[in-house]
Amino acid sequence: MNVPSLESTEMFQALPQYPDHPALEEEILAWWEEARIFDRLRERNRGRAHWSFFDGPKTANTTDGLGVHHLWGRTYKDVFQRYKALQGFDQRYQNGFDCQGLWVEVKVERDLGLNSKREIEEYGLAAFARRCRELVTESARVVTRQSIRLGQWMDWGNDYYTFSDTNIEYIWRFLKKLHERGWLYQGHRSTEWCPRCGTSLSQHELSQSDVYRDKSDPSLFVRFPLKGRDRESLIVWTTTPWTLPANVAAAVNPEAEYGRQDTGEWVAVERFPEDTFVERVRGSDLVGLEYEGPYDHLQPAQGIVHRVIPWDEVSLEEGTGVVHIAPGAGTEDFELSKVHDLPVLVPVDESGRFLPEYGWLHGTSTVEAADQIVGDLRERGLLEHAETYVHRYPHCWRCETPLIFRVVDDWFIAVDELRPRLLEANASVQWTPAFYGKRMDDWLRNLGDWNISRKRYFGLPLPIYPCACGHVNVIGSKAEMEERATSGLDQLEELHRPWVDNVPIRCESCGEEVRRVPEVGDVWLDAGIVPFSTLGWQNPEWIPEGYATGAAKGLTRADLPDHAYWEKWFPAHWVTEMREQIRLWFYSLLFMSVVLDGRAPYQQVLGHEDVRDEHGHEMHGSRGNTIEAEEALSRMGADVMRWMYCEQAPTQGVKFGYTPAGEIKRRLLTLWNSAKFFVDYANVAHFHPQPGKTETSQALDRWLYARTGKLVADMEDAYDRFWTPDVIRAFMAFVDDLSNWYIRRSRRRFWSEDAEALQALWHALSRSVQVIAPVMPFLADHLWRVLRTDDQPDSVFLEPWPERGAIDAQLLEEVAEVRAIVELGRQARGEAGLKLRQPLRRMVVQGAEKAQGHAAEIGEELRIKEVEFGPVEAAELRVKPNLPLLGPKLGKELGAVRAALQAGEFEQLEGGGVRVNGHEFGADEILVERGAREGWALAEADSLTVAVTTELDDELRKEGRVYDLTHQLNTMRKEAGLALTNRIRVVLPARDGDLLDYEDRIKDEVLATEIVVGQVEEPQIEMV
RNA sequence: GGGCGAUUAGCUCAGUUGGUUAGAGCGCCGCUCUGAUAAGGCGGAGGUCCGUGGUUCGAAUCCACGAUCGCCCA
Repeated sequence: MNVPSLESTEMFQALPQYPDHPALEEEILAWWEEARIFDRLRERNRGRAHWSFFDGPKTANTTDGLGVHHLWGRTYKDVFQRYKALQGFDQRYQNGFDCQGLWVEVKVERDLGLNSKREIEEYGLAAFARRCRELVTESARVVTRQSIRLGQWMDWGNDYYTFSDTNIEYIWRFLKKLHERGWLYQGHRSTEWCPRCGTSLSQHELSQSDVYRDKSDPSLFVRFPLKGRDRESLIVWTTTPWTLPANVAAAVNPEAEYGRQDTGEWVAVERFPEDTFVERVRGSDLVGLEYEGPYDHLQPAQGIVHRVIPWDEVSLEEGTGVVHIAPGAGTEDFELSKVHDLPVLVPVDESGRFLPEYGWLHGTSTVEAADQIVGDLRERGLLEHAETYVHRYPHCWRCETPLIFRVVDDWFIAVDELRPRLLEANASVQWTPAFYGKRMDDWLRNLGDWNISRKRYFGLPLPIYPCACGHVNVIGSKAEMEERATSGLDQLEELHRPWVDNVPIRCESCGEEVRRVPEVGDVWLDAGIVPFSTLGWQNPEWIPEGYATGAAKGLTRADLPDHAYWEKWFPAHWVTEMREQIRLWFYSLLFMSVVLDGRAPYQQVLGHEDVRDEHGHEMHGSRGNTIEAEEALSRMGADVMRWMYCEQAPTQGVKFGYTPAGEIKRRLLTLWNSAKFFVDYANVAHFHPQPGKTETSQALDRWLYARTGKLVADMEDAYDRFWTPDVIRAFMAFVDDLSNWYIRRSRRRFWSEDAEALQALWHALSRSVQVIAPVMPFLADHLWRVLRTDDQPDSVFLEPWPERGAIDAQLLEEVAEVRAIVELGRQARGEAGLKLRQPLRRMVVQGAEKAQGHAAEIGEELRIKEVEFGPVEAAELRVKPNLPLLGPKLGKELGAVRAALQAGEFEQLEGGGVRVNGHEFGADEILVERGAREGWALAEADSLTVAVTTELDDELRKEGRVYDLTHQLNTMRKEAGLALTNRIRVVLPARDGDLLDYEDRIKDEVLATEIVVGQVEEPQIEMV
């Protein structure tokens, strides 16, 4: 059909056949900006009941833009903020950027071509810090632009940047408080260490995905000759040759049996069941034996007595049952050194290269040393056997370098005393999905002390100043620093290295000058403090732009609010991030909040899995299946992407791609077509909607109003549970009802410009657009602008969330039953091979209790003249027990009754019941199925049975031909390209002359002015 | 090794407190309706609901054990 053009008298702007999502979205974006829609929404909600959401900071370390995996979370954030805004809640909308720490440093190092800490220091820490800030600035710009394109409404320009002096000061306060409680300490322990980054990694950095990867290492069986035992030796197994020079002991399982082979080699018997042994002893009998260390000739090992120690954990699953112990190069080894008072040799420096005292190994890396050590052992006859071994091994999450273990001094937060409080706080949180809450519990229960120090440059400077007198000074603010500084304040540009290092302070215990430790802090301190630093916790006075300090100055205009503000907005009602944040941001938030305030910082959490490609594979650059946000936004549009994210349950990865996007676009067409249908007919009818009007004389309209009310209720319910798959389901179910029931049933009313029908449809469409707006803000606002009246707000987001209204549940059930009957009617017709164009005489419906008032509707829908409700007469009866009733009643006897019923061994009673096996059952206790009699077709489902007559008489046949003819003529109209309003003249062949009995009806159906019989073989039409 | 999830149609997934014939979307085949629809409707093919055992009148659903996959921890 032709699209009516918008004339001056027409109310609604015509819609094209298909939406162009990306184009439409660009228009809406520009208009939102120009008409200040978001500002007006915030103004409207200001001062109303508030809803608090904290945004997890996006690391601002790349200028390549976002990937589609970032946009799932951003979509959730926007969907629920928009939903709450529609409901009138006042919100903050503060976006955040994570700006310092290894993520940023490593990217800058790469950009600058630096490859070690020495090169960074040569480059200069001040210049390096400036480059970090530049990267953050540019990265934030790109992220902001793309987020806006996604439709994310945030308070852009007032973002928080974690490298702000204010943020840093709040962490200082936190650390000072820990120190006062005695929970901050310096630990000397073995930790995972990245030799490239030159720093240790914390437990939660190791918990990131991609850390454990398959790695191929040498697998060595090395001979440790026993002292005082001629030609006897221990055989140890190791996959880290570089640790052998640090060997100080060998551990055996005291309970296991060890055997000496005729070669003099001692191993666990269980490991070598095929071998023969000349002597067998228990592991405990070996304990105390001394052996020659593999590198006793190097200086560090000289004078060390190597001996055999017992260790219950020695595995008999792999190796030889004798474990080489190097306390300076392994965590468990280090713990054993404390128990057995073993010396600790740390063989490599912070870049993983051997120290000078290791002679010929000096300067080689752990990797290079491996080959040399293998060769050396072989030469000296100490290598029993060598092969290659593939195992899971931790790698640095940023630079992918295999980690080593080093014993170093780091700063830790003791968690044992806090653990019960953390668990208690987590118990108050409502997690979606619920099992993520268990994950957090699990993490909290197994948590080791938090290593917060990093031996790096551009990060949170730890405010720790240990003094030679033994006192550890921890300062809690910049003011305190200024007060206690002995010099250097004039050069303090911001609270970062190098500037902050040049401000020594006076020791509060002895008065001597002390300097800051060189370490910076874990990035999760930066992110975890956000609910305190951005909300003005304990800040006496509101400071305009008070958050925009230090490195953040000029990047944001965020204020530092006062404590009353914090009281209002803390804790968050809701936060959402990806699953891995349980052990990262969700954890650091919880931790810092429990320390400072004793409460959980959030009440509800929504977590989600990761984004996959459309085949379910992880997106990887190397696989070539990644999709950049920019490309997806411009090719499929933001609404389609948002829909894709929302449709998927958060417990499973979203399968993202252009194939599912195409499917979504097609499904969205039903809504679009419904709106287009309305617009076309409303314009023809010069219809003017009346917002709020729901009175009507028609039952079908009343049904639509009720159905629309239920839509609002269903959507609210799903949004309130933060479960977007149900949002999508509820919406699609409604659109289906609207299009395939209401509009289809009402077509003739629209042709006749029925204002009640137009009003009902307008109401339903407006409501649909309102309730789906959080998910698809662009399409929703586009349609809203087409549908709205002049008295309504210009954006759907300025229209208050709709009331559900009174929902006529009974009517909804009635129509649901009508639709079930119609479906069965079609099925029965189909079985009898009677197409819908052929009218039928009679239909009987049994088992319908609610649909009885809708007989005419059913008849019309199925083109059946008489619709009766009552018992279906049947050729045969099949009776089944109604299980929910008879199951509990009969128990074990049910089987026998069921069998008897199936065999037909029953007697029918008055009122529809039966007698079987001596029991009498009422009509409600059994289910009856019927076989069709001659001349009837039958279909049934659940308790409904529908029977239609299959016999045709002349009148029915003739009517069938009228429908065929109408169909044929309309097809011809369509093929001739006639418009909706064109009138035609029809010439029929002589054989169809009898159909003129229905002349008026045909004229009406095909918009004919005249029908005549002429000398033609087939019907013909011409425009008049 | 421990914990948490998952396993249902060719694909992607639903499946309420245990109940009769396990569903939807997409894809495939046939039919059909249509003056919004590139759509819709009906029917069909396609399921050992991962397996085994148990509880129960009755299990995709509850329990136990096992398998496979994923995530986390060790």
